[in-house]
Amino acid sequence: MAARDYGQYSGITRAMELVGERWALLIVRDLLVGPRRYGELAAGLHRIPSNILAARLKELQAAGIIRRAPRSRVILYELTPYGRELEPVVLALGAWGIKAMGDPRDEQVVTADSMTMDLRSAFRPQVALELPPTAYGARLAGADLLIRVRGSTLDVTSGAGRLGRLGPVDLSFPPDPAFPTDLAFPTDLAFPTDLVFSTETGAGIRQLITGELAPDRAISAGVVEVLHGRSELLDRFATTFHVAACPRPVSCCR
Amino acid sequence: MAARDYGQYSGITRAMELVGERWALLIVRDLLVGPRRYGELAAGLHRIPSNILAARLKELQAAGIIRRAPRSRVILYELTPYGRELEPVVLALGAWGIKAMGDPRDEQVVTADSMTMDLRSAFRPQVALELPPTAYGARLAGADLLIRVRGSTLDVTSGAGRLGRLGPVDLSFPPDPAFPTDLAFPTDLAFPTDLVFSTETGAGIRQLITGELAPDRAISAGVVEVLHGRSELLDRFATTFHVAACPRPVSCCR
DNA sequence: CCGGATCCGAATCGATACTG
DNA sequence: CAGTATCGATTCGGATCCGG
Repeated sequence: MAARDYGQYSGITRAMELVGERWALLIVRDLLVGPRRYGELAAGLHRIPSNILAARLKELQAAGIIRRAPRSRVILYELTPYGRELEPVVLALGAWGIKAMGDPRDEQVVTADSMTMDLRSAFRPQVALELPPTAYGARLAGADLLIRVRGSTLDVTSGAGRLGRLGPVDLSFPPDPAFPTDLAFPTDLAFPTDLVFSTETGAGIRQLITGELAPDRAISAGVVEVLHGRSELLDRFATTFHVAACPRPVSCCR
Repeated sequence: MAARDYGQYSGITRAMELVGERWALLIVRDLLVGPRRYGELAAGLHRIPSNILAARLKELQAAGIIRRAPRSRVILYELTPYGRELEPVVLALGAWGIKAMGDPRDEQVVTADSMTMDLRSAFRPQVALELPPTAYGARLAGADLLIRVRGSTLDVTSGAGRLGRLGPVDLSFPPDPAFPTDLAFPTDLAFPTDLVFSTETGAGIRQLITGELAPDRAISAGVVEVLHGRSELLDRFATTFHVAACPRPVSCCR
């Protein structure tokens, strides 16, 4: 009976024993975007101590949640099938937490992986199903994302800062169910995006998703800047990605 | 920047800051069953230190997740609307964790609240919708539950150990959407249950729910004992409450 | 450099005793 | 019954160090 067991025979208790420790679910979150190297995880979770990251990786491996990717030249960590089944947990946490994010503080950073999972949390497949396929480019507080919605499927890939030079609309998707995850952006190619927008602070994207700020007001207030494409498409974005705002803002917070 | 912040502006990160500390989500789990007193929470989470319970209750209040129930003679804690929105998180954790529960160890206890939430985690509304209304009485490792399924709705109430004397089938439900939660069992009344069964260790209910053990085999092996009603109804139970078994059992575990 | 391992002060947790 | 207070045991955070 290790001290960190809860002494209960219950599913939720067991889950907390396996992934309830500090940083564990954030590691899982980033690995839900794709396999990652030790250094990539450390960079994305920039405040994690190195020894804690090493310890968590070991524990998650022992629990059968992650593994070192086989036949890979470098050391890559990836989720096992059982680890991937944590996706509903992470998405539910994201959808709940978005409402309590408040405004970003100075020391808070935005990473491509965390923003990717936040978008997945807020994605509404049944709403997207009624809308035409759309590709967005988004520069969110420095993290560049290419967001493709078609039918009820969503694909988000990191733009790695190359979203500056963006070409015209040409909407040509790769063949159907095989959205390659995490594909590298072709550096010099024009991206077939319908809409490219940016938000300076990260608060803008939250306000869009929670409905705190209507798209047209966000644009006129300068919170969201449209770099390319018809700005009406921002309505479609806010409809596709949406969680109800927190009834009364969470008071907590230092 | 408190030490326990993660330094990221992200929904999942924010959720972990609010409910990621030890014991917090287990308190939320028990409060999802119904309002509870300090002592009831301490009893249900029997290994929680008293100072930690007090600290968590304060933090969860400050975060707007729980509150002291107003106009109640005794001190009751209950979830706020925002706290109740954690239900998908807790259910997803439960559905995932059930698969990794393994067999119970000696020091592990089963509580009515934890088992209630495990059953909610495994409940399949769309499956239940196709089945006739059914009331089960279950004695699971000492925790007695009255489980009522009608249409896509589930109601679980604690039997508080009084499930011993049980009457015949008479299936008369209270009027529709107002399943009173947590109602006291009438001590001397016969319960209108279609099936009453018991499992000695708690492993039995897990094996039923994950499909590790088919209902008829569970009965013939003595893992599940049918106390009342047609034993074929155990099939219906296992169909109504089901999570896929863990592909390969989690190796972890001391 | 990348992928960790080691060391140590600070914060948190666990067990128990105590109080209004 | 609903918490505080105290104190030793763990864990975490920050920094440095090491082997390939």
